[in-house]
Amino acid sequence: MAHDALRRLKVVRPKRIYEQIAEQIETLVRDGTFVPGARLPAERELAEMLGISRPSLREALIALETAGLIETRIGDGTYVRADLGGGRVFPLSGRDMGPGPLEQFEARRAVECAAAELTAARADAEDRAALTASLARMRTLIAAGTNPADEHRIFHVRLGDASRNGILSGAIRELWRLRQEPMWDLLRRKVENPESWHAGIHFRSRLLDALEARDPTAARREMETHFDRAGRTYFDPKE
Amino acid sequence: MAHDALRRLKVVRPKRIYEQIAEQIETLVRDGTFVPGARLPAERELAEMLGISRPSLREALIALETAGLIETRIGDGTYVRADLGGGRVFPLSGRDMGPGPLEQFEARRAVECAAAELTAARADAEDRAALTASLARMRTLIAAGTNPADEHRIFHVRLGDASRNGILSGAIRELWRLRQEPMWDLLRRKVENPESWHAGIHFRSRLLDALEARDPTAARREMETHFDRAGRTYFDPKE
DNA sequence: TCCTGTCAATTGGACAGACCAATTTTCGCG
DNA sequence: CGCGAAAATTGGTCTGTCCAATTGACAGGA
Repeated sequence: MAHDALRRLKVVRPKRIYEQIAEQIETLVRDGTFVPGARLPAERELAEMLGISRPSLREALIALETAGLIETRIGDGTYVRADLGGGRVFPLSGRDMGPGPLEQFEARRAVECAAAELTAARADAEDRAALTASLARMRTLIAAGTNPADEHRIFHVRLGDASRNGILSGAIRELWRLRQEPMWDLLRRKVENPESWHAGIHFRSRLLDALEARDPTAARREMETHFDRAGRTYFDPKE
Repeated sequence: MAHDALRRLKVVRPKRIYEQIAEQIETLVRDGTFVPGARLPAERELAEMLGISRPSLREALIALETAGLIETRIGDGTYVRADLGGGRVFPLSGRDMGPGPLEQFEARRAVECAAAELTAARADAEDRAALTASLARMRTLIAAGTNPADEHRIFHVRLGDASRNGILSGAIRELWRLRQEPMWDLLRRKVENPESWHAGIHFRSRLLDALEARDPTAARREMETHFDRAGRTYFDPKE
């Protein structure tokens, strides 16, 4: 069938002139035709060279200025910004990046700590049984030397569901899904090991105790401690 | 000598119209006046509303588009991009029934307390000035006997933005948008009055003090106290 | 000679009006 | 009731014009 081919179709977005021009100029800057600090031709001149009107050229220049590539000085001219340090990439294209790992982490800390507090007060026997079972599976996986990451997700999502708050549980589910994306695999692989898996078991065991005791404060405290420790491990520049 | 004063001189950069307009529209988007997915007025209309020419407005729109805030569809209109920040992480819509007020409240408590903590550590002078200005507007509104609910939203959304966490700030924006819906008006009307408005001023003033002092712990504590008090007012069955 | 104020040229900033093209909406026909 | 053509709406682009800021040449005075 042709279904496979059809699936590859992309939505055609009519390229507006200003985008084409901006890309052209970006290329010229990248390949060194326009050196940082250099002055571009005057707007009227450049527009004629490119065969477009001055407003369209201006729109392209505005886009490039917003992207941080160029700089215009009234009454003087348009210049390629000189402070384009080598590593700086221009966000003109491919700017659809999701939230970074730190943002995800901070958000998860916020919602999971709150969810733990609520869950301690609201979880029923079934919830507790499911969490206990998940913890047991984790132990089995670790004993077999397997990474329990997937079971971690199940545990925390179930914990969120038990909070009986659809917003928080939905957010937790979504944040863990983001966390599973391959992009952050490398970051995790650096700090995760069988030892950290065992520490995770201890933490979740204590958390479960707090739930059994129906102690919201203790549950939140356990979760906060967990995130504080994880945060130091992942994001502290000490090592 | 006047050397000390001279040292404070800043290079004046004439703000071009498109920059001013872009900033205006950006604040309208960020404080929730223009909801993600919403359609902006037509270019001709918007230009007239702002008292500028269409080319200038178009330059502002192109800047916002380059910045990834809006999206234009030829022959249709200009739309606020729907995939901003935590709009996807906190799935509030698409369910048969929206989340109830208690769910909203618990979620807001979670994200706003976390955001306050981060903001205390990350807010810059501009953020603090904006929050101070918002608080001043609140005082004016209350003095005139007007309900400051809209300014409340602006204050808290700005506070969230200053946390520099797109997920949290997006969630706060969404949750406050939800709160503004007419469905919960009655609930609020029962417990809100000029006296509670004044209490809100005091709370936000103390919160601002914590931000000025760059004290994350104090900022979080103020926010938690606020939510605890509001929670008792709204949801306690005592009365 | 050197400084200084002035004036003209250059350049970007902004506006008005018009026309084209894509999209959506409306409405009449089958 | 469904469907296709016409009309209205909306963004895309162009032409032309005028204004404001900057620059640089130039003449005049210390």
